[in-house]
Amino acid sequence: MISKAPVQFQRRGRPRSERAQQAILGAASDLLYEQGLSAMNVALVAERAGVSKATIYRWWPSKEVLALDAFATDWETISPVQSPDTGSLRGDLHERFRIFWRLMRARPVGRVLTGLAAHAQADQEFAELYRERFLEPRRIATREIFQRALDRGEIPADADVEVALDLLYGSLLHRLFQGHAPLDDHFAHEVVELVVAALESRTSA
Amino acid sequence: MISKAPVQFQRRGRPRSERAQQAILGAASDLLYEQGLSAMNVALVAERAGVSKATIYRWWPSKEVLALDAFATDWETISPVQSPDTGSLRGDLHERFRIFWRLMRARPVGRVLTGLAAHAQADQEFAELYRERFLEPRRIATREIFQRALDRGEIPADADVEVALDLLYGSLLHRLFQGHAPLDDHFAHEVVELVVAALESRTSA
Amino acid sequence: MISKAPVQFQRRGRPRSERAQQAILGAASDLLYEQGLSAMNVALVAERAGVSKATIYRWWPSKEVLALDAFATDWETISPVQSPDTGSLRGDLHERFRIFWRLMRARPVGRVLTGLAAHAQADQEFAELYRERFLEPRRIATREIFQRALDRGEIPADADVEVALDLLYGSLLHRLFQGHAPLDDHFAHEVVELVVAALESRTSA
Amino acid sequence: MISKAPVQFQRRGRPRSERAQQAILGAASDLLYEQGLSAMNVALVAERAGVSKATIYRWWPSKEVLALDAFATDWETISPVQSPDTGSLRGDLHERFRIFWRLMRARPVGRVLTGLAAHAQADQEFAELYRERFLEPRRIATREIFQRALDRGEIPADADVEVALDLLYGSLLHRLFQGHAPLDDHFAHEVVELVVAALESRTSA
DNA sequence: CGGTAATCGAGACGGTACGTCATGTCTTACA
DNA sequence: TGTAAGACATGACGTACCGTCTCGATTACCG
Repeated sequence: MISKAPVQFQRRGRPRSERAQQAILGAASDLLYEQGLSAMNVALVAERAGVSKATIYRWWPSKEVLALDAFATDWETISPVQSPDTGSLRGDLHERFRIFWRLMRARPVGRVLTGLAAHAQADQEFAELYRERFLEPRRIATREIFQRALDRGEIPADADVEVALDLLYGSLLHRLFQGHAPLDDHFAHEVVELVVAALESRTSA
Repeated sequence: MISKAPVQFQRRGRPRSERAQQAILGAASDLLYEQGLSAMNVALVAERAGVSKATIYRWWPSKEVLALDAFATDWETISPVQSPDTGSLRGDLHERFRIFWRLMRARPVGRVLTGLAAHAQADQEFAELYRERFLEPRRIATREIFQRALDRGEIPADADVEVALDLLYGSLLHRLFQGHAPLDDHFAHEVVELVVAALESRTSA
Repeated sequence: MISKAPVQFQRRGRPRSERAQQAILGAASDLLYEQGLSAMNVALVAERAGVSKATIYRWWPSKEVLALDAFATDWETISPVQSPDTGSLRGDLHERFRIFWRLMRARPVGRVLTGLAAHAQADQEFAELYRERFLEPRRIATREIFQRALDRGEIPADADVEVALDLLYGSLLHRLFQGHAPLDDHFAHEVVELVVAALESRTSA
Repeated sequence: MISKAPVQFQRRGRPRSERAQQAILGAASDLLYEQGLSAMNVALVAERAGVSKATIYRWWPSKEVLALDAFATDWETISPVQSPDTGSLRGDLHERFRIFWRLMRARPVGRVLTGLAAHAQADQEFAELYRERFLEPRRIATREIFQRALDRGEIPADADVEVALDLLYGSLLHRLFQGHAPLDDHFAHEVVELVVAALESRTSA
């Protein structure tokens, strides 16, 4: 949950309904994938979850935060936490993005993500939350892969890992968001190959 | 203009008011940059342009299409049509993206672009228009740069130009959209360097 | 025509198109009977008449005046000018209202008339026109019938003919406007009988 | 109120704001009398009532139905429910129409009523509502007066009461709607006298 | 016979109201 | 105190019709 501090001892009054929270996130997630953020409206989430609108607004400050929570929660349940360690940068990246890619294609994630990104532009606080909840976890895991490559001396110590991350995620999300070209295995493979080639070539420089 | 075919001989009836169209696009563009797509509302555009809402809807089917038209028109007026030719792939790309970058920073373009991209996810027809009007023109110009490099033999004949384009535009737009790291000159420079290095290193492979 | 003074000698410039005027009145009349005043819109009249909106507004100051003109013109073509003279008040009235009644039922006149009456409440000038063009001609003709009855001594010299007219036309139009009861022959007959009975009974008073 | 069934036990959810409903009907009624139906617009009613447009549309399906409700409600509050019983048909009718007449003149009712009647011609469902809400209540009360006269034997058993009602209301509303002659006491008196005379004279027939 | 002028078709325009929809808040009764 | 039900304010949406306007094209007369 995003919204409230964890229960410490035992709060007074009727306890928060766990069932309701699950139902809300589930319904929100479903609607999000069906139509995207702009079509996920709170009244509909409430109806599908068998819950009142007030209950939703009690725990999430806006529909966008709810959407982010639903989306990230869903993503977390289907995505492995651990980065693979195959022994080489190339191998690790291929493995990691193979999985990432599969998840991306399993759900119409572009619709959701562009909506969240758009809202983040208009709301600083939400932007922070969005990066924390979706972007950074992915980057951290991938950063570890580069760290291992640095430790192994595969890439030069001054390699700009942050830029490499942007090349990887940026190009993938670009195709996802803009839809101008297919998101196939060949593309994912080629992106990784080119980024690795770039970093390695600069090693000798 | 998006909406009408060019004048052929002499159209019957009262001619479309050039002044009104300019004013509408101008007002829309202003509002777009001030607040972003979601805050640009048609009544306000009409008021600022000194025009009636009906006139807007006569020529643009929705506020999003108007926004796209205003944004692309604005972009076209400030953006050079020609790709530079410095004699080398590296030089051409640096030059091109230096300009692109400057334009990006001259206006709060992120808010607008994410808004348009988000809407494109919900509206197929609009997505087509969006790519045609914003995305493709940029890619075409950059593709020419790669073509010249291919002609000069700087990069291998089988180099995947489309992927290179996605690496370039994807990573730049990624930072613009997600806002997780600064959009500085160093970054723009590094992206181009890495992409060129990648393509060249694979030449020798 | 309502709108312009008659041509005196020969006006300069292109003469008014007789064909267009007929087509406009015809189209307006058709639409009026089909749907009533509120559904008769000027653009549609123009389209049906194969005429431009500007031409309509050149000759009629508003859609209501056009409607009144179309309605009254239509009514005049189907309605006999002369009042019958059967020799008795009762006979004359039955004859007159038999015809009036038949016309009323031949066309969905209620839809049109209520619209015009409603507009007359909001527009003094139009109200004047409306009475002049529709109401008074009918009353004048019926007044003649009463005058003959007075001349014959059928009804007392102090009989209030104006009230009698209101009883006759008022009750008929009431059913037409409100639609709470059928507009059958029995009703028309009974109305005339009661009014004649009332006037005659007061003779003896 | 038109819209909802009466409260049974205790309804769930936030109860309908009684204050808002009163304010809406009041504002609508005011505007109706000030300018007539066509000038009563929903946004203005909302503003005057200190209420949102959405609240109005929640309870009334169109501005016309709202207008009817406001008009009828207003009429009900100022109009006595009971028919007078003076012991004679003539007395009862004079008394009843004296009151009716006073109400009619107390407010610019013509504009409102013609507007409603005109709309009823274009909307079957509304027509039903209009008769139910405005027309029938008046006729029912007056029918009682005739019933008493029948019971007393003042008028023949086969007298057509419905036609008599149309003569009374029709002629009064005729002057109100068409405005061709004044709505004075003399007229109201004369109408009643003539109708009574007609019914009585046919008694002896 | 060419100029002048009113008229016409086409259709763009400003204005104004309509009715709909979604957000987020609030007010009840019940658990 | 939490929750379901649902009323409410706010504010934008896109549509429709009105009456005005601006063109070019047409059709008379008048000099």
